Amino acid sequence: MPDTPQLIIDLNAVVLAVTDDQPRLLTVAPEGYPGISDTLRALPFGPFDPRRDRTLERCIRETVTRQTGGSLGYVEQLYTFADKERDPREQAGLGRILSIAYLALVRESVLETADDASWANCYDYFPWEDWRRGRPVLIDEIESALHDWLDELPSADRAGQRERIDICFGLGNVGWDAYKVLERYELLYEAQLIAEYWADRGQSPEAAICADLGEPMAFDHRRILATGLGRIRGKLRYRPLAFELLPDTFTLLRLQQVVEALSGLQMHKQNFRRFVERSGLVAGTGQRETSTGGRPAELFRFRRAVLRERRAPGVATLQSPRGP
Amino acid sequence: MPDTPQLIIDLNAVVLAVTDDQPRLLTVAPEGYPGISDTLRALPFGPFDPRRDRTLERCIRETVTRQTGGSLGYVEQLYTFADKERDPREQAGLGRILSIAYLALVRESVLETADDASWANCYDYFPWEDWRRGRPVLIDEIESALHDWLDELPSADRAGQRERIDICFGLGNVGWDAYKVLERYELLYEAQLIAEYWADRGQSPEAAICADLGEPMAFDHRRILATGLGRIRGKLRYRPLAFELLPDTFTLLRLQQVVEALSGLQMHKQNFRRFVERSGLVAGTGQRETSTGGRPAELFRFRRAVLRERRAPGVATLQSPRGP
DNA sequence: ACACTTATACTCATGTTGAGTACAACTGAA
DNA sequence: TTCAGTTGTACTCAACATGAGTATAAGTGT
Repeated sequence: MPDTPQLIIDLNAVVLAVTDDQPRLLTVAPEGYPGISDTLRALPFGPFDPRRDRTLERCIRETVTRQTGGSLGYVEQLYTFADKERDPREQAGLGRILSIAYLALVRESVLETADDASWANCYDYFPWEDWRRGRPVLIDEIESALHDWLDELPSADRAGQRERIDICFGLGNVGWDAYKVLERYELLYEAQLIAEYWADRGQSPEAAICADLGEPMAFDHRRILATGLGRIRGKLRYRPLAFELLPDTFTLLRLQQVVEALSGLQMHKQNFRRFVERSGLVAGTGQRETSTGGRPAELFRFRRAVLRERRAPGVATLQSPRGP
Repeated sequence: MPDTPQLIIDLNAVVLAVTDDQPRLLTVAPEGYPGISDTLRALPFGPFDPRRDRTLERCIRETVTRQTGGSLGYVEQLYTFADKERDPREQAGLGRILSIAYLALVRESVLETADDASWANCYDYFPWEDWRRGRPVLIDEIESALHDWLDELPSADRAGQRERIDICFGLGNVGWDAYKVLERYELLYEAQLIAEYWADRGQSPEAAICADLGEPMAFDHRRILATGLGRIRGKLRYRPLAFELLPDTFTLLRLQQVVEALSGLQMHKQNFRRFVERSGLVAGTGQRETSTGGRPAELFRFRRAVLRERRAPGVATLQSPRGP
């Protein structure tokens, strides 16, 4: 008689799109898991079967297609999570669960979904991450809640954790760093301000404390989403990934909206145009988009043939001249 | 009677250090694997046991300590490899192998090893990656070998693959991009120029073709090393990881040598100093190192308290001013 | 014709980067 | 002890990138 499986390999994906000016996340309803409220949404997920699936990437593509009806464009591996008791399903006796997460980008033109799948706004899960209309007031509430937490700590830890708070949320003389999404989520989780913290312990959240810190997700999927959002924000700095989210031709405003939606930052329109045009990543088509509400905008196309990617500035560019 | 295991979770680590001005890799001798020549070196590796190991990171730390006697400093997850028939051990009937690779950095002061472990020069495995003394002549040989391969391809593929060659190796009007280590290895592998290509197929390499394209490693560990070297080169651009490889105090030349060793690029000494000093990452100690062979150099210390990390330049910095 | 909207071009101060010159402070050999 | 050689450190300068604007173009609807 076979054992119950000791180890389950679970694949899931942070599937992102941008519609209008909002970042969208593909979610499904996790059905039939004990202890998981059925109002929660989850990332598309499914098992990896070593006998059936030749590669992880093909498995995640098929899993998402099966669960949501849509198919993925750009796909990259995100992270492998395996900490014990990380996934609430482990407590339900399902054995150890190792989750391999992927990040996927989908063009806005392919947004049909099936069954229980639906598109949510990313910032429903991380309301403090959207700085496009300036610093969210929510940050002030977070700061004060975190300082309350600080006061409960042993005084030896306080200075370090205080600095961590400042770095994560851009307080004091520290600037906001958009890509620290995971660090912020983990800090809020440790500070017991995230609903999942209480759910993971089988308790109901202290409503007074978790003011409005985003919708919870099933399992540890909000943590995985934070990893994914951080990753795309980081990569956007040096790789032209925004084009994976746009149709064949687009105006520069659409391109800017995609970058803004994902980075959560507002950009200077004229300088964005200068940056994009000088990068050589786009070529004008001569056609115009007339439904802008003002002067018609030129339609551009992504130039896949760009050989010289922008060399990332920074320490790597401090080269010596060649020669003996 | 239990099945033979269907799936093995295998952890391994790219463990890097820098001694003098050379990047070093921790390697072990893989013993008792059928079909693996015992002259080949491997990355430190070992199984992940879901019943025993609470986290992946702890498992890899213990595995490396057990195999090599040394202990790791900075550790980050690199990638999870699971393609079918990727690992030659699968053909030996060991079942499906899923490998989770880590990247680790070790200070030069902790370089003792035990048993069969030893430190190798990274560039023994990738001789074309070291551009510190200018463009390696080997690149010309690689170019011509790749063009021979190109001529064998169906003509429909040639233009695309030719462009890929140019981008990977910085030919034509394309610049050398240090961090594309994996892309270069995979191109050489596909072009049948890498010894592992032949070993994976049970054949002996065509000696005439694989001129001197680095030492082979056991399993697919050279591919994993390529992933790791690419990762550290990429991260060095925007994170102060070099300090993880240095003792408490160091001269700016030592710091520069660490960055150069890993990036494979030579840097301009005066500008490197300016960059580092302005970044605020280091503080002078007032002490001097006298054994430099010339003027004594000041010893610096890494300032862990740097709040404001350098904001990575690029598209993410094109922000709008705040306000309505 | 007009106010309003969005697109696009251009300017300007400031900062960053590549490349170099100049000089300082040690060593060892003549 | 002088001097060539070596390495460390300070400073300069042109070219380019970036943040923040102003100005103008070309549509919309009333």
